[in-house]
Amino acid sequence: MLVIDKFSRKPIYEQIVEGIERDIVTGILREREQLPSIRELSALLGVNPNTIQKAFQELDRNGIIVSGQGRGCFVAERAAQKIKEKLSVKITEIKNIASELARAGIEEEKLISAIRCAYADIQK
Amino acid sequence: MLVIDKFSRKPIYEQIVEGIERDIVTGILREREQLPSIRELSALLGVNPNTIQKAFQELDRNGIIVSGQGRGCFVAERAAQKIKEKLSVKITEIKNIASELARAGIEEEKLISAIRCAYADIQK
DNA sequence: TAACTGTACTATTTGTGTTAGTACAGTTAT
DNA sequence: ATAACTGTACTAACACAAATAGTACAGTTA
Repeated sequence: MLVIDKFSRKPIYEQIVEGIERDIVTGILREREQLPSIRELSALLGVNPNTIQKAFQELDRNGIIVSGQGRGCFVAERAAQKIKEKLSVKITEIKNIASELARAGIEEEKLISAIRCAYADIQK
Repeated sequence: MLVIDKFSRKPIYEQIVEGIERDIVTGILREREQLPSIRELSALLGVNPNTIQKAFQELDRNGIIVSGQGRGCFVAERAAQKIKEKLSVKITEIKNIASELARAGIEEEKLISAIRCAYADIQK
């Protein structure tokens, strides 16, 4: 489940966004399922409610969740697919690091095997 | 040569560190070669001298450069090799992103080809 | 109606990066 | 010895963003 690293360079609200998106993609959270309320999640994670709210706002804005005043927040339909489309930017991220390592003289095969290794770990 | 992006999330001093390390690894800066002075580089990049100093301190602490009061800063011996060793953490970084994408259902081949593409771009 | 939801504010605190300025100490060349 | 350059070590101030704290309001549900 969602874990927050308070010392990461990544802002907490961003970690929450990514954590929830990951839970949706991996099926831990299903479409139409209700999320914990802002206050509830705030207490659970030991984070200020406003920080949770900021994360939920972003998820709502991107159509990943649907939030209704008084009703609660729910995973949107086709949320997983929307997230996957968004993930293509991460591929660019990998490309950038790879370029850096390429310039630094790291062998291409070393990266390839790192990728295969990561996939192998998941597939079990 | 070194270019600074003032709007990056990455701090300027960190960009300088990475930029100099890249120049060392690519051979633009050679071992024992003298770097521009702090004040000189400060004027060149339009950054505060303290910011340059912070970058140089880190490079010095890591044994990438050797700085002597009154003498100047020089690329350390075996600097390129030390940097390469340090770069192995970036491979872990790639692995982490790959795991994330794997869980998200992105095909393994998509990442592999991204890596190959990055290397192809460099090799020209 | 009561108890829950999300929403919308303002104010404050905190941390970090950056800038600014000054002073000091060692090296080098003249 | 002197001048002009080096790096080093401070303190202070500023800017910005993230995070916290607190309050109030509005809609939903049982």
